[in-house]
Amino acid sequence: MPKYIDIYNELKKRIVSGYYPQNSQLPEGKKLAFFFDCSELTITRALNILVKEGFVVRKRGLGSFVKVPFNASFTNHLKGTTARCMESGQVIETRVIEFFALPASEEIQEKLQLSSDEMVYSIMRVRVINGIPSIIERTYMPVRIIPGLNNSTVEHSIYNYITEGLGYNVHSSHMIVTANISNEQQSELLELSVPEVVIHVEQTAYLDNGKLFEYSIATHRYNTFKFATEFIRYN
Amino acid sequence: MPKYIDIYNELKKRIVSGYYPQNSQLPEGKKLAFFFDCSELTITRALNILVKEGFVVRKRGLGSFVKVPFNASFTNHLKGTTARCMESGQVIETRVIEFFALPASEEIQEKLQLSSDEMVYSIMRVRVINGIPSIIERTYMPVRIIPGLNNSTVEHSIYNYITEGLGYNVHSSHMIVTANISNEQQSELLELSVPEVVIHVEQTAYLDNGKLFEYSIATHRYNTFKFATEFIRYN
DNA sequence: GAGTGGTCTAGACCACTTC
DNA sequence: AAGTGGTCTAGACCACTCT
Repeated sequence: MPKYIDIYNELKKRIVSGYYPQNSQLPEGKKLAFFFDCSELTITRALNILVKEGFVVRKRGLGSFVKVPFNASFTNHLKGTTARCMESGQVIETRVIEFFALPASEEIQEKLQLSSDEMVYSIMRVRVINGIPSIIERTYMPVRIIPGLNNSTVEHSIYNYITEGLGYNVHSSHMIVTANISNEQQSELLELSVPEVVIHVEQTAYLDNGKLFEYSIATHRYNTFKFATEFIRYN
Repeated sequence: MPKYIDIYNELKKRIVSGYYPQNSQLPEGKKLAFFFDCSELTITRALNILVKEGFVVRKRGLGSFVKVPFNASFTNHLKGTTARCMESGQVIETRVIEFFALPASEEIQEKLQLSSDEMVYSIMRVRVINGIPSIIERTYMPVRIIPGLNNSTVEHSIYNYITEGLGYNVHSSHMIVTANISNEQQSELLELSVPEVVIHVEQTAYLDNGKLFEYSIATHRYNTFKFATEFIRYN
């Protein structure tokens, strides 16, 4: 574990515990470097993470200050649906509608940036949350990149298999949220008696080795849909 | 302009121009440092931005590689609605429904983390995009933090006034996206003949001096709604 | 002018990957 | 063993804010 991560964790602990109260000024960089027995740059790196997370503001000429933390819960979209639901204490059940591997269609080839003739898993699942069929997930993954998927992993958590089973890390994901009226199949799977507005979350996701490993479309019931995110300026 | 930003811009230019082709390996850190006449750390900082933006992958023991860029357009949610629409070539017109300052209600005090007795602007606008009333924006801002708003700024772009007029920078924003059925007022303002599903984007935004300056709820017609975002793991 | 962060350097050491 | 990134240091200089 790098030293700047340890320092980041320690400083974060001090902020959330109230040891450094809200709006208080942190010790200057030199002092922190002395306390933690490290260079100022290492302190800067630790504080930069806290700045990105919104716990701290640093202003040149002024100092570093504890910011009032965000009221919204941090939503980690780099985890899968299963982990996200369980963290918020919901009961999730998965119905596997389709699960097989086939040669990628042209559309999927393009979305997953595959050259040609590659096999992809085609997975369709309905996620039942607290007894309500809430999400239809259509997932495509290249067999070459995510080998060894089986019925049991698909029934539970694919993300868990990728991180625990294969030892990969998810680096980033890109999402587009849109809405329209459910078609017949969607209405049936979500158990809607009449066509209704549904929310689509289209996603592509990358591993930290740079490989695009997932293209998915999640179709949500509008009334159980909630999506939180934050944007922070860098550079 | 810091040197690492110049180098970042130059490297990005080389990637998008194809000078460094997709999947090619970049020169190693030492070589780049020599070419750009700087230290390796400065190269690392420049490359780190490109990694965050998804243009480059660096792997210890292997090297730095050009990644296939994301197909989705980068959506900058730290700009206002006006700038976002204009960048995508749409025609935007603003109808100001309400604009006044008043003492903050308890709810707004809490959302904007105000102590007591503070004045806030209460602004309600309808954004007409390409001739269709598409978004209702309810905006609250503390008068103390954003002084001098007037009818003309509210009719055009508040964000433009904040950055150009007041010289502030927006540091971060937090959004929650949900959906439900439009109420009577919303139906009227969006010119919906019957109640329909609408998408709500609830936002709080911070300036780079750490001040919370905006709480807003934007209510979108579902069929013109599109929201793109990306998540990248840090640390 | 004093206090504070932001950037930058030159070099060191370590961790990881491939051969 | 060779090649590559990731982390870290000690110190320098500059930019910004307040008095």
